[in-house]
Amino acid sequence: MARAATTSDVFNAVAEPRRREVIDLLAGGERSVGELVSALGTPQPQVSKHLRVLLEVELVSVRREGRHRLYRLEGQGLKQIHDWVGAFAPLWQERLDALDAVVQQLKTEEEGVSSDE
Amino acid sequence: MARAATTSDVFNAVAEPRRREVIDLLAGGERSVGELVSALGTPQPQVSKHLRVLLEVELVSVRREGRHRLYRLEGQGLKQIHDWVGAFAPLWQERLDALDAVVQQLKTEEEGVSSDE
DNA sequence: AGCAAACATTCCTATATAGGTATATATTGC
DNA sequence: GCAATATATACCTATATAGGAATGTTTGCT
Repeated sequence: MARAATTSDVFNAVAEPRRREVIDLLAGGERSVGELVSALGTPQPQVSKHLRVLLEVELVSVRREGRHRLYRLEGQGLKQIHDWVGAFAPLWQERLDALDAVVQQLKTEEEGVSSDE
Repeated sequence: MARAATTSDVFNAVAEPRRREVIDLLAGGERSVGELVSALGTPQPQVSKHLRVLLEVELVSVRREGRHRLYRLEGQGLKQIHDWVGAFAPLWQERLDALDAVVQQLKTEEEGVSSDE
């Protein structure tokens, strides 16, 4: 089998860089497809297709406003990712702490020796 | 073009459910391929291939221990995802707050009226 | 009704997998 | 060196896209 469908889950949906860009843009508020197209510099059909995927995993919602379609970011879907990845926070935190320790160590050594620059 | 390579970035790497499972297992500490294979119930070659992908995006590291290869989770790579998705936290937070407000509202109404139910 | 604007959808193509199966490589013990 | 264990890699196949181009479809205006 090939990779799982992008519409299967949120992780897959945001795996595509262009879609993350769309999400970034929508973070600023509702946007019409046309606005997204100009902002992204991507052909309109592609943008529409990415929006469709985001819509299917419910990362965005739409409403009509005259001839325009205003897409809106629905952040809750991202919470799932945040929760999963957040569980591992202690791991990189640990690393950062370890780095701090090393830096401190170097600093102390430097003060003590201060031989070569 | 098809989808971007899974080895291109961390987002793509974790888009695959099985790889997230591997990461979950490695959260418990170093594991050999064999241990992962039994835990996942997935054929060994597949597991090795998933590990290769995770290795290329540096989400894991390996060291040899006799005939075994012990894989270790390198959490820092996940920080990237956490940071990106974390920027949208206010959005679902907002929603939760809104929900709270609605619940409060209903509660108040219920107390005030207490007609049906 | 007729036309244009704003999007969505369809069709086609190239490609990157994910899984399955078989095989290669490395390490340990005898 | 040889067999066995533990992993990695190679090869093959089916499939889900992502992008490009063309065409539908809905809405607003006159």
